[in-house]
Amino acid sequence: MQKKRVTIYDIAKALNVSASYISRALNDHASISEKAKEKIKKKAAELNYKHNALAANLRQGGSKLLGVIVPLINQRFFSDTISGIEEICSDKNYSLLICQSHENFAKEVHAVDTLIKQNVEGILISVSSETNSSEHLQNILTHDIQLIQFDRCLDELNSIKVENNNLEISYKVTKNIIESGYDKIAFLGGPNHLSTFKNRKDGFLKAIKEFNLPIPFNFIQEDLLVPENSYKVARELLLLKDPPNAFLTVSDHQSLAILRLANELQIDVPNDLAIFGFANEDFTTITNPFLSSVDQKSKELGRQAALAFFAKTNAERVRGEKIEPIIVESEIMVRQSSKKI
Amino acid sequence: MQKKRVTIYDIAKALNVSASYISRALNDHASISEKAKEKIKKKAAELNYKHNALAANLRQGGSKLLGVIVPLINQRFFSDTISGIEEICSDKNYSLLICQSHENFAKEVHAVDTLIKQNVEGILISVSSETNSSEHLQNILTHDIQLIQFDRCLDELNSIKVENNNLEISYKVTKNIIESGYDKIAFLGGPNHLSTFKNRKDGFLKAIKEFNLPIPFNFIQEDLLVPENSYKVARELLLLKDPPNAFLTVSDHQSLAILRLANELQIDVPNDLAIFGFANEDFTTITNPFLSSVDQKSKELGRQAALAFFAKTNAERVRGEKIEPIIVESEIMVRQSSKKI
DNA sequence: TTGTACGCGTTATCAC
DNA sequence: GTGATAACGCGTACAA
Repeated sequence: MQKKRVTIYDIAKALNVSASYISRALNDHASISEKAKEKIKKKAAELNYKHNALAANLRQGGSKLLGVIVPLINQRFFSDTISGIEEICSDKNYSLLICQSHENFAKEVHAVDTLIKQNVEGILISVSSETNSSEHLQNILTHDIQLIQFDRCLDELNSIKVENNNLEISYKVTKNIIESGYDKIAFLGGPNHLSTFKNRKDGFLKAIKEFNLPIPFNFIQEDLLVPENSYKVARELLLLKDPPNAFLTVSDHQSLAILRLANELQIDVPNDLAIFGFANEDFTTITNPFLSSVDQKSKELGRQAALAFFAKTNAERVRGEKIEPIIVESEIMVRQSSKKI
Repeated sequence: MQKKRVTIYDIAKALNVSASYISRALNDHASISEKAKEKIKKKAAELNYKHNALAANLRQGGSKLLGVIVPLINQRFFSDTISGIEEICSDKNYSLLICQSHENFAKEVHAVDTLIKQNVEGILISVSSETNSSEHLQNILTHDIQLIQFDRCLDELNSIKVENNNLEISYKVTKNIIESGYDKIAFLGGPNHLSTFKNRKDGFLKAIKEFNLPIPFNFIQEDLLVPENSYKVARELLLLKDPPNAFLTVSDHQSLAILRLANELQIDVPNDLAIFGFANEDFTTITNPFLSSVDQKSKELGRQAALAFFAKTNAERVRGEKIEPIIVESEIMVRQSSKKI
């Protein structure tokens, strides 16, 4: 006794009109009188009719679906970007298909595939730390699906990108650390093939150079997004004869690991060691001391990514020109962990 | 010059066979030789063909889509349940349509509507704190869509439910608090129309009764999920002549607010005030002191909810019997905030 | 093993 | 205003 889905035909039959008439009425076509519309809508509600998006989308080509791929949904930074994306999409009556790559390239490729099959109209992605090839993203464009990269972007791919002013803010942060009285700054970066992290490193180097600080080469490390790895490397550095007195990380999760390490080693943060990170995660104001960080305006980042989709300004791509990235200005949040008392 | 989507017809034409043949080959039908399958799959890849889930789903009735509605995606507890759900679904090749209610009833109703229109096969929901009516959920069943409630459930609705052993664990926690030397325990609950919170309150009351503790009626408060409200109420209580020396909350977010309050009022946690919560959020081991909590096994909760969908044991519903809830055992995590030093 | 014909539910188009 | 019909892309009886 399977209940069948109620269709416009059922309404049509009940009202003794044609199905196409119902369709138009339900879609508020101009050619139909208000009175008829009302009557039909009432009947539809009465029969508990629900629009079948599948059929409509098949017919119309579009799916009103957007795909989002992020490394981890439970990092506050990413869930905030998703909130921003959702805000715009629910305005436009688009739904979100959300996937996690779990920082794993294979899963990311699979997610892209799934989303293409689900007929999404656009894919908004912040790539995994492992992602060093853009073939799968290229594939998105091949299928005529909008591609918008945000936060973590592959430089080589000419797509719409929404990023922070990473180089500039990293430069400013480093300058701030130096001016706060720290002179031996170690940089714990991310995978350098992602422009996000490369830019943060370059900003750091720019400031170091400007202030003529002699930083040993092993103070500059890459690919340490996983907190445990940051912990290990930081530990080695802190046990050196001449250890760093400041850490600039590219994520608060690294900063947190270092704070834990400092506690274990009984190092006084901030007086003997400064810590500064990125993302402005919630926990930065729960730790003791509070962690200095860069507010990346994550929600706005998401909003801009979604808006970029709806703007559909990919005219550049068609013409083969380089698409200029959309920049979301970030903000320095100097807290206790980088200010000597 | 819009590129058209490649369909099985294009492959068929290229290979001089019929479209249905292609369809079967791509779906690994037994009636087709391995050799032919291989050839067709190769050609499909070559033409960059992607299966159109929209069309297939329309044809087959199902959508291979599951809808998930949670209050807030960026609360670790919920993102963990989603991770669990996703784990099972990606096994079964189902995709997830994720919506947030933002603890708002109207948004929740809208989300349900969207998901039905998107033709999801099942909806997994943890209702908003405002949700006090089940009409919209009833509507899901009317449309013959599986409904699985998890964590926050509406009792009145006879649907599959996946919950913690809330009453029992709350009883145990309260007992633990009492046996740790606290005798004036205040309970800061959630909306009582949700069985989750009602059970936690009942567990609390059971222990109080058993130990014969004289708890003033205003020590028992409800509907305080919003941390700011917990803060306000807790403040009033702590400023009483005879204030509580312990708080049992129903979420770590409330606990955190109270810890902040205690710091402001310079109350010694845990020696003069115990705090105990639910959810085992990450930050419970970042705060100082660490916060005692109940590990709800959030990921397992999600896994069980998804498995319940695939088990399709709703035979009970059809027969009108009461569906027994699936229970996920939670675990007490006694930390610094409820142990006197 | 392969092809034909049809239907899933909707909407666009044309005709009246 | 209103109705008939085709088409979106796929899967599946049924036939061959």
